[in-house]
Amino acid sequence: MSVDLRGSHSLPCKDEAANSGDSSPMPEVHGPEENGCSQVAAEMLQKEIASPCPSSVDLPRQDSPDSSTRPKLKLTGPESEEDAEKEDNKVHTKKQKMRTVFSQAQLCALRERFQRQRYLNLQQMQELSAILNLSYKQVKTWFQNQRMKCKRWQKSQWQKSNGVTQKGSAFVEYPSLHSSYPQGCLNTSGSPSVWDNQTLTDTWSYQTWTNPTSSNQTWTNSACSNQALTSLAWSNQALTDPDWSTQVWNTQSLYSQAWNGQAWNTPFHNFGDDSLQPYMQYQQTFSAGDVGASLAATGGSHVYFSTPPGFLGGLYHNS
DNA sequence: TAGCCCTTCAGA
DNA sequence: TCTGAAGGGCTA
Repeated sequence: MSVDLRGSHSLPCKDEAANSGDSSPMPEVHGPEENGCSQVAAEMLQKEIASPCPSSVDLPRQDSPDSSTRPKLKLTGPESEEDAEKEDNKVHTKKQKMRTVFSQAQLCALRERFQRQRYLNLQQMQELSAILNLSYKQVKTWFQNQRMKCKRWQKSQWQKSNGVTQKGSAFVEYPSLHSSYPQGCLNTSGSPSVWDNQTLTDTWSYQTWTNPTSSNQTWTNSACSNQALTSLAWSNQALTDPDWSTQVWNTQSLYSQAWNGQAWNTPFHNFGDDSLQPYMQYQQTFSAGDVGASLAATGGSHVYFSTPPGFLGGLYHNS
């Protein structure tokens, strides 16, 4: 069975930082093995530390305490002393913002963590920031922005559905992942109501889902994407179980079904109520070596794939 | 002090 | 033009 991995991008940057040894003391449950995203991200981070990515090296380091040393950042300020003088002359002008561009690996780790935990305590944020080579404030800001993003998305969803179908259900707890919110606005129920179509054919299957912006948009969130893998799970399930798409889903069945019978032999996390969200994605383009290395790095015994139905969609190949 | 919310604006 | 990191006011 081949997979159309159009959702996957090439590895964003092998050099880029990542997470997540996640030694969080929080109640959210971590399996002995982190999800693939984290594992790979962890490896990427290790690689980065060992040998920084050229693309990163070329970038100016950010002096701001808020900045990571890793995130790509363009300083908009003066690049030379002359420029500096010119800038001094404009001292009264508005202070320019420096906008950090987080690496894909950092984003991956952040998103993965966000999916499990929308709120981190101080220690967790510090740990995460240390792991990702970001500042505490950056991590905090990112989580806040992320929460707001999810909230806006939920709001838009409610409005679109006239506030009828979703408001009272767990479904809205986290909006489904979609193109604009690829980082953890999850649909915790996986309710089939979100599916527009589950047309499955012998060869190609196309999953669409209610997406506020583009229902057919292929999952594109690079580093973390495992849409194809997830799709395969759905595909197999849907093909063998005609009732699959109509049954009432709860979170447990969601995960079970999603991974039912897959060769990955993946245990399911017993997510706490606060983190019903599944672990996220896996980067398809990682090589076996990457995976193995990341497993070794994290002490994992097997790779974690877990993304629920209703969570991603995409084009995949069943043959 | 953290979170929410709105806003700004850099960068893609 | 759009996204999203970050600034800042407000509240608890």
